[in-house]
Amino acid sequence: MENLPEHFDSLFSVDCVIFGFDEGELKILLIERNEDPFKGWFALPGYFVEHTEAIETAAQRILYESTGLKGIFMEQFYTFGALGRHPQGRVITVAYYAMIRLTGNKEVAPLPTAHFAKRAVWMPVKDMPELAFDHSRIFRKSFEKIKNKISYQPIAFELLPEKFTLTQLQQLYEVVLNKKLDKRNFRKKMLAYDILKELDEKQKGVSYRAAKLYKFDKRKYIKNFQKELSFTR
Amino acid sequence: MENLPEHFDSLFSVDCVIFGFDEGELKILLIERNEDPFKGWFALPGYFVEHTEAIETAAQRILYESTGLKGIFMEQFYTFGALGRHPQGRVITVAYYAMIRLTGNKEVAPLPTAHFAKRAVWMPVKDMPELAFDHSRIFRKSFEKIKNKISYQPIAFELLPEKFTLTQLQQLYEVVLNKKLDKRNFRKKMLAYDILKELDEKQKGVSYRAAKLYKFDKRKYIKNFQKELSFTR
DNA sequence: CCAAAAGTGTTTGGCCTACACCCATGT
DNA sequence: ACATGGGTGTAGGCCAAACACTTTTGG
Repeated sequence: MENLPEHFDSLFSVDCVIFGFDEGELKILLIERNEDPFKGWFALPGYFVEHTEAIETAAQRILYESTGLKGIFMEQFYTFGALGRHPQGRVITVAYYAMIRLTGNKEVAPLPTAHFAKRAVWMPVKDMPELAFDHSRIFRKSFEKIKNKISYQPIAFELLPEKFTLTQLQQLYEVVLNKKLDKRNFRKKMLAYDILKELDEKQKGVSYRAAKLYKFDKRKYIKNFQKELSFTR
Repeated sequence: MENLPEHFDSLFSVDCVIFGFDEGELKILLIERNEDPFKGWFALPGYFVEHTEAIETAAQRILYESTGLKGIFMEQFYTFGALGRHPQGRVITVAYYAMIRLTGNKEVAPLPTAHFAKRAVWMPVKDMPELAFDHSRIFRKSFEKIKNKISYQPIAFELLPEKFTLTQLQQLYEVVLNKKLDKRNFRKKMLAYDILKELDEKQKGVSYRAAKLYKFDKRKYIKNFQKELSFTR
């Protein structure tokens, strides 16, 4: 507990795993630390929670400082408090994940307010290096959670652009679940749920047959399913 | 932050939801507080985490002090840190649940070491009063978790006696899922998983046809399923 | 012999799986 | 015309759901 900033006696922090999907790849937002410990390492965006700040509020603040986005749904998924996880003392961290729409503009991130970061990058999950602290472990746990959750909750749509093709949707499932899905079966099933709105619009700028665009129809979803359904199998 | 014990500046605690199943009822272990705030109210067993203590260790300690049991698997399920949740200041609490075998001896609980408790009771879930702090909310969240988990992980067996009848097993599922299940389908499915060992032994002391006893066969379970299966539908 | 719960099969419909070819578009 | 992905249907197997009566035992 030697030389930590004054927040330190609050002893707990928030770390955020912020997922994005772009160019067929699942990515997460990492910052490069410009402070010791782990200066120069990549880490999850995270920081200390203030004494008078709710944990959720802190998570929203970190998200905002990292991406400029507000009001994104974040889900708490685990709290990490092993004794040795912070080299300078006891820090317990509450971990959240969020899913955000990159929609081609990769420039969601980071605002200069994110003083804890030298820079931020959208790192493809498949290329991730070892992260600072126990952040690799935190990431793995978040990934298990979304893998599980995407199968029965409509979280995929939070990652896709508002208008998307069925192939994009399928690619996202394939990346998260790490397996190939059958195109015909996937479409049949997804359309059978009746939660998508087919648009009178097609993909543009592709050098092959343009695909129809769809929107997630939240009203239909709520109507058809109180709570649960199974998106793959 | 006026007059709390010296632990208070550690600012975080552990609360445990300890489930048991007895006489066809799901119960949880509650303590009656003998300290302010909420003196005389029922609450979940919980206490402050020491500075040099891992969170899991604290959870195990609380479980031990509340029940005399050691080495029971506990799962962390959520962290509660709303600003107003503790009337005397900021306390963040990490919540765990555990499932224990009551096996007719309801006297699991509490040891005198549980200084924070005046007494402890196994309270049927259906009779629960409003609890101290935000503990009712914590309980509800734990219940959602086990309801979900019991459907695809073999946690039911942790609650039952080592030797149990299929009817007991079914009753447990019915209580947790809060719905009736079909006897024939339930048995067919459960036996088809091939994770139970049929014993050469029958129920005793009942005034009707005695049922066969079964054991959960962990070896078969691990062999047949790496990780997942679905126990009901 | 009565009360109470144990134990037992079959049918039906729906869903998941596997599988391959033609179509539309841009270059 | 060719390359690229878009878009489509069917058959078989398996699983889940619905459903009611006979058996065993203790009192």
